[in-house]
Amino acid sequence: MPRNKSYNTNDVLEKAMHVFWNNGYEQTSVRMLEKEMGINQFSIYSSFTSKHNLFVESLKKYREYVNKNVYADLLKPGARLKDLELFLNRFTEHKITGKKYKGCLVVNSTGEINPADDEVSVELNNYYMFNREMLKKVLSNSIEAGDISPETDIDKYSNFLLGVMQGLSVGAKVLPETQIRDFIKVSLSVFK
Amino acid sequence: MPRNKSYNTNDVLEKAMHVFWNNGYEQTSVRMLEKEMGINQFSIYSSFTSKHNLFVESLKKYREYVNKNVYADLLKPGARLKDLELFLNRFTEHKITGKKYKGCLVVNSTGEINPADDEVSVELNNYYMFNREMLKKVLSNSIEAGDISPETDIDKYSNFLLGVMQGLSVGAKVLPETQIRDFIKVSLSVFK
DNA sequence: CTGAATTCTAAGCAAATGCTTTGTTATAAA
DNA sequence: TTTATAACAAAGCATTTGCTTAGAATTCAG
Repeated sequence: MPRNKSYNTNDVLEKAMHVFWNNGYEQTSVRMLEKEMGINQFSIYSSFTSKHNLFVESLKKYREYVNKNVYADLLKPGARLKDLELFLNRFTEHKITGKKYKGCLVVNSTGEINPADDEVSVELNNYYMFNREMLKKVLSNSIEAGDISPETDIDKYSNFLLGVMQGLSVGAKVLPETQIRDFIKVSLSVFK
Repeated sequence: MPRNKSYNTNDVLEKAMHVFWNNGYEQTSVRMLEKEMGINQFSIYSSFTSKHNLFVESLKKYREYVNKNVYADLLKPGARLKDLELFLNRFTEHKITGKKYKGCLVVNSTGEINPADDEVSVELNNYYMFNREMLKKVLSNSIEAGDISPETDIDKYSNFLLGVMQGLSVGAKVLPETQIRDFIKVSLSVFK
């Protein structure tokens, strides 16, 4: 008998994610969310309980979003080192297009959020673990394809690459293109 | 004829810096600053104009602070690669002592602050530039000492190391010790 | 001691914050 | 058509925000 929702929960969640991505958690007010999600505060709270919970859900959504729109090539079944190189170099793309790189929502949040916030911390960790698994797959594919030595310690080097990606997420926001390119070049040279 | 200040501007600024470091910019309220700095809002505003300006001053103070308390060994005249290794491994210290690593104020702020905030952005850049110069010095010292090849491209490798430090500042907040150690090990292996 | 200068305390300001309540409107099973 | 149900819009809530003002307290040259 109830009235129907006039919005799709998944759609408005994705919109919320973008607001958090653009402004950070604290800088994002419920009024801003209201505006961008296109629904009013009552609906936000009845669907997502609290601003904090909406943020946690946004982090989950972010993982889904980047897997589809950013990591797609790297998640393809046979992705190898050359795909990783292409991917890393995309961290410099905005320098050419002139757009400002807003960084990775998860890395930004790692900087902003109180480490005692367990709900958020878990989600940040999930994201990094997922990235690490992706990198491990790329490395094992690269071994299989003969790109790198079969003796390569996949665990060790995936941890290295995860660190490189975290560094890039910070660096790409503030450093000039040449410095980022150097960072990528030297990082990948460990496989030669 | 005027009344004397009952506080030292430099002292209270350092206290403010720690509040920002512990809580981030947005999470820090003027009431918290009032409490920790030990002076009231009137004095804060008459000495530092605004919360935003106090933050910018805190970033400058932070550079001074870490040079003295964190980078000291790396800034010593003859600092070499082995000093850098010791320094990087300190990113894992808190994992042993059990304390939570609160990260680097500048890296945290790079994640939190709106990139359009020019005053802050300039200060973040100053910090990274200074770090880069420090790393260049370490590399040239290492060449001189015969630790690494005299053909080492100092610019290129200092950019790499800066990226590594940015990655560590993020990673050390959330990743387990082994992963951080792997990141450091592989990073330094580029010099072998 | 006097008095101009500058500090201090503490109260106060409008605006913004996260969240809730109220009353109306749409829905679809009975 | 009726009616229980849930979604809606909009106003309202207490609290907190960054910042200011008003008045008392302290200083030291004259």
